[in-house]
Amino acid sequence: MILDSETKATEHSEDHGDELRLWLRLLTCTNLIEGEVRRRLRERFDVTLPRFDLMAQLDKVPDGMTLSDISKRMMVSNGNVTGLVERLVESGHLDRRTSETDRRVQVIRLTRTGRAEFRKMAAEHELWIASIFADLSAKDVQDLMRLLGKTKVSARNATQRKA
Amino acid sequence: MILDSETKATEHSEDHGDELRLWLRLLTCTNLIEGEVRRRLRERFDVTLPRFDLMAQLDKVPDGMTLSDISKRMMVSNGNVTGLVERLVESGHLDRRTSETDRRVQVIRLTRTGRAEFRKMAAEHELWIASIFADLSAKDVQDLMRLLGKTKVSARNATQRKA
DNA sequence: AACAACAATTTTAGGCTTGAAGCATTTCGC
DNA sequence: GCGAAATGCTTCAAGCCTAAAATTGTTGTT
Repeated sequence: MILDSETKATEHSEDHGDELRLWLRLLTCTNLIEGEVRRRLRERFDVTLPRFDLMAQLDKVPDGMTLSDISKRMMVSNGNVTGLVERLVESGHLDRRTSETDRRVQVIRLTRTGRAEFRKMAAEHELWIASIFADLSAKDVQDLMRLLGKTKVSARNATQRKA
Repeated sequence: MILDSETKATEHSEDHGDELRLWLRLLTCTNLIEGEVRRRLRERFDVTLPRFDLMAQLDKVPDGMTLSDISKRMMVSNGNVTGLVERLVESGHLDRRTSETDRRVQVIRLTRTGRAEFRKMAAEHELWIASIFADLSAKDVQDLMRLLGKTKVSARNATQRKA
């Protein structure tokens, strides 16, 4: 049993240092990229990332979405979306109207100019992202995709069983 | 030249969809985990992630750090750290004193109880992270580590040459 | 119709974050 | 030593974000 101390879990205090380091690296990596994207959006288009993300959701559908839909898709709170939409209506990018069949719901759409502006931003944004991942091979990208997919599933499992 | 249209870059409008999807997945993954960690820190210890992170930095050194050191290590703005430290001094976790050799400098330390509380939180935190990555094999973890390392370098290159 | 349950949204209080402007102190160049 | 530049920190305005409470509207039951 020469491998015992390596392979067998000691009752308490296993070593989870690798997972911790992985999480820290994942966080650093994401923050690095996200910070850069925010900076460029602000410099080039004077827009924030949350606003860009919201417009991206709306650009995918022709007929608008409700606030709840948006908040689910963006995985943020309802109240958050209220404020975001408010500011984007104010700036003329979004159009908001009360549904005729249910007066509780608000239907949000991109305006014509909102959609046009978003498309311009999205095109550049895609190039930024490509340049950020430029040193990775196609295989690296696929591998990362797969491993992050696995991570997502694992995380969801963990959060649901509330271990 | 049968592979030409596949391998050769057309002058404009290459396809960067894979990179974009990778970035979205990276972001989703990180947000999922980060959200869960925030939730648990709040529920279990009534502490926020930024405060936890700040204490983590201070726990690594015996003799305290200056505000600038902290802000560099955490990669956040100076003004941000000012407020964070303020609240943690208020709650008794941190001790703050003006340096004797340079009266501009504030030296921040964990108090005895601050350090004790942090250690308790950190121990649980490590278990949460381990459980979140539980479905990944040791090799998966290593592969992710390596690929994220590569990504970090690539991103830094891209942000520095400001492509 | 009345009433309870539910659903969509807004409001509120508190905290995080940034970039820019401002203040105090130190250091550098002369 | 003196003024200018640099450094460390704080303040400020604006925006983002959340959870929880409040508001408004709909639906199902009796």
